[in-house]
Amino acid sequence: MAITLDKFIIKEDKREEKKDKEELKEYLEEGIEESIYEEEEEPEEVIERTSFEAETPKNTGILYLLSVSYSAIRNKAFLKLYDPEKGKIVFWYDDTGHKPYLFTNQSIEQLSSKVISHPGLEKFEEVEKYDLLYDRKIKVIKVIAKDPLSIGGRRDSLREMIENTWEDNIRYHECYTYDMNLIPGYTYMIKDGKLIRVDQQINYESLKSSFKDLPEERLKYLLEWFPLLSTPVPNYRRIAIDIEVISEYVDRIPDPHTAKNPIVCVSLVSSDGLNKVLMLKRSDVREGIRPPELSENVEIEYFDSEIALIKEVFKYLIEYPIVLTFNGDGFDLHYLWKRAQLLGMRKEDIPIIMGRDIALLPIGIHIDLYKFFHNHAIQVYAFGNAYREVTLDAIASSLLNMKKIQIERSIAELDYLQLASYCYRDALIALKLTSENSNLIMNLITMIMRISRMSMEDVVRQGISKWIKSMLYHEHRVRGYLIPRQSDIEALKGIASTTAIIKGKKYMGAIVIRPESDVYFNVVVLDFASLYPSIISRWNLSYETVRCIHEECKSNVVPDTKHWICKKRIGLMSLIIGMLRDVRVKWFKHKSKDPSISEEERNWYKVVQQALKVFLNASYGVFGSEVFPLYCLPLAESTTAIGRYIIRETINRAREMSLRVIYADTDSLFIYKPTEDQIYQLQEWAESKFGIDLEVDKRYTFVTFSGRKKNYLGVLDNGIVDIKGLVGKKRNTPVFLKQAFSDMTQILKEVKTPEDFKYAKEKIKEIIQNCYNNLKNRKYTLDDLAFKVMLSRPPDKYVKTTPQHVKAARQLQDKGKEVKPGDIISFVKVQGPIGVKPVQLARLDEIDIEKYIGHIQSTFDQVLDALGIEFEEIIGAKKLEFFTN
DNA sequence: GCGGACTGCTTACCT
DNA sequence: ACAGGTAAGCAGTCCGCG
Repeated sequence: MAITLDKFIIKEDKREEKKDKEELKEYLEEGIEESIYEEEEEPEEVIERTSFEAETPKNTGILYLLSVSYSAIRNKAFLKLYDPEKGKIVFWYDDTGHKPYLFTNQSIEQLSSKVISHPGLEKFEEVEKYDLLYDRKIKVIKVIAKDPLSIGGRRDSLREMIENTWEDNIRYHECYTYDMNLIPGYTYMIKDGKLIRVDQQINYESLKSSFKDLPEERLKYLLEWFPLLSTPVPNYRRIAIDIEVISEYVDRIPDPHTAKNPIVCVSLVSSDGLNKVLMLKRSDVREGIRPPELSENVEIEYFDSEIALIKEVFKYLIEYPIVLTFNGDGFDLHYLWKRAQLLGMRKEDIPIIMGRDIALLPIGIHIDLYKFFHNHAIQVYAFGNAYREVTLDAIASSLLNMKKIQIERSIAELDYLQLASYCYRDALIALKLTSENSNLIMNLITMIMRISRMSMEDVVRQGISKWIKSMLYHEHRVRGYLIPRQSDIEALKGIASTTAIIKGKKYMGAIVIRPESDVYFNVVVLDFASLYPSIISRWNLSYETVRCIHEECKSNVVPDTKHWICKKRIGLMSLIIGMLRDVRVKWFKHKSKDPSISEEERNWYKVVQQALKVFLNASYGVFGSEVFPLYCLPLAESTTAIGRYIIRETINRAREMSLRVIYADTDSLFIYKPTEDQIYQLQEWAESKFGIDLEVDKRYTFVTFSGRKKNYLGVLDNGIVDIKGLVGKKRNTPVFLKQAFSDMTQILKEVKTPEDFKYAKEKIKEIIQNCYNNLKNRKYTLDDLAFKVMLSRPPDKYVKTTPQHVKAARQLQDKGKEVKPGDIISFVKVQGPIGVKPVQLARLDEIDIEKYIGHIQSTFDQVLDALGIEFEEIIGAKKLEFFTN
């Protein structure tokens, strides 16, 4: 049945109707209340027990699925869907009687004797599953439970009592998502109380022509995914919240576990024009003068009591479908939750569901941007390392070019308008972070939800390995494949067959060719487009195809290893990763650069392209990580081994063509002065031999190598200075060095011919000499001289050695300042036995000048080496002079 | 008891 | 809590030295 509505096709979801419908359960057994946390390493399943509910309409327009949850009160799964017309959440409760379950290979007799009296047991069912590892159908028993905690999460859960279980550690709301083939972030409707998936009309003919080289099976799979990557994302109605609390200490965040001090200010900024600051009236505070940062449209509302203020905030938490905070899990919502209780509210009347480190909402979705920006994959692949420190200020300045408002005094000492302006800015930044670039972040989150099949609150809190896990689990479930246990894969596939170059690593990685120290004009960089995903796709790599069980495949060996690859089946990982790669490269990346479409449209393609890139970039790495449930060393190892083979063969081929390969790293080759024809020939050769595109990545006017790997500086044909790995560019290098280094790159930027170097060299010598003189004459400030190093753990957790930044951090602690992991410690090198001091405690006259001269040398040597200049030759004479002083 | 050679630890980077 | 490979600087240890 298909009804056409506008440009959408609507069709019935192909979910099977369950025969025996469970009656709605009003009450759960007692005693669960306190044991809602899983003991496992898995993030706890937060079980909702509040009485807040959204509407459950029988008929709706287009809705976007934001989240799949489990209601403990009704003991069933339910969906939170976003209605873009009303800007509200609606609920839809499961109508199939779906129940949590696990699989086991125990017989029903064995099971009966063990668990038949378990109060949470519903029934046993024999089902057929496909065992990918052994390439055969198997019969297993599905043990169905009455509620999620009876499967796992308690000491006496079924999974603790049954041996040989599978799929027993999937959280119930995820299990439900996969089984119902739900796509979070995607479009649905409710019709006569039924949930219906809504697909966008796709022009399949034009698509097929873009992918005409693809084998049938791969193309079919790609077309299934296409609508989900092409459907637009709504402009979500959302509100950002930030709270301020009185605090005794200037440098310490109030503790939400005790929530001793009052909440005095809350700002609310929404996508639909709300700009409000709620302020607690206090007798000793003056109104003050409205600062220019606090624009006239910001409404300030005063409250006589704190609880009245909090209750007003709660109205917005219920009202809005999406609530944004920066560290709301760890602070804002946690504090509100605790504080409301201290002021007499009952837990079940508070519209916040508090887990251990996570704050959820009963109706809407809470996005903690701190957690999202903390995600390494997002930091690196989506934002290209644009922000270094995960603080609101650092992120806002790099992504929005906007700063937090600086306050000199503690919260308690500010007047009303100063406080309002400070608090308002933080909420404004949070909202703007999600609206920038046509709602880039919200679009990205939604695309990641669709690809990973994860709910919004999970996507923003979990990392790339969880996203990929979820995507793959879904693919297993829809195909009827049993999800193997990590131990099943390891037992069958064994361990690695290569030795890593780095001590402590599990297998060998990529090749890096050491460059000769020199300056090279006219260099072209070729690189293999997404090499590892392409290898996984082209070589049919998957955990079941690497070292498969078929005797006849053993001849199909992976170069450099003892592994072989299946010739009989398409590998599941190969299929999925290959599809993501193809659709990204051949469609979205292409479209994001298409000048014939609008910028708005290009931006959309860019987002999809970025989301796919995040998955692809991590798709090989997860298989080499023990934390990944489908961990498979031979798979990761085969990927890098084939990568080494490809780059080695390509270098050899280039040399046969009399090309000079001056440097190579993993998937890239730097070629000296090739002709266009030579480039073309090499590309053709590589593409026909390996089936992987070899693209021109960059063209350098010149590039200087210091002789070190992963360490060079060049000027591109578009005039941009491209610096990799040099000390002068690292974030922990003192500002005075970075500045001098940057001055040097400005000189190099102007170099067009080898002759220009004469002049450039003289200028560079001058820069270095100036830098040296300024240092010697103590012209630099302490901030200029500071090294800024991130603390990765609490200072007392460094037991093997005490690095300098830890020494500095401990000095700060002694002075009563709080330091924690993630903080960046600024310190200078001083004379004396300890050798370092935090900038806050140091004096300019105790700086260890000799140490800093060493740093000038090592920073500039990385470039001087290539130019054939000796550092001593620049400052040699000066150095003597210095000593005689 | 002291200093250079060496290894290991830590951070930040590259692909 | 995606991988391995590399640079740099310092901390700590070992060993030889009549």
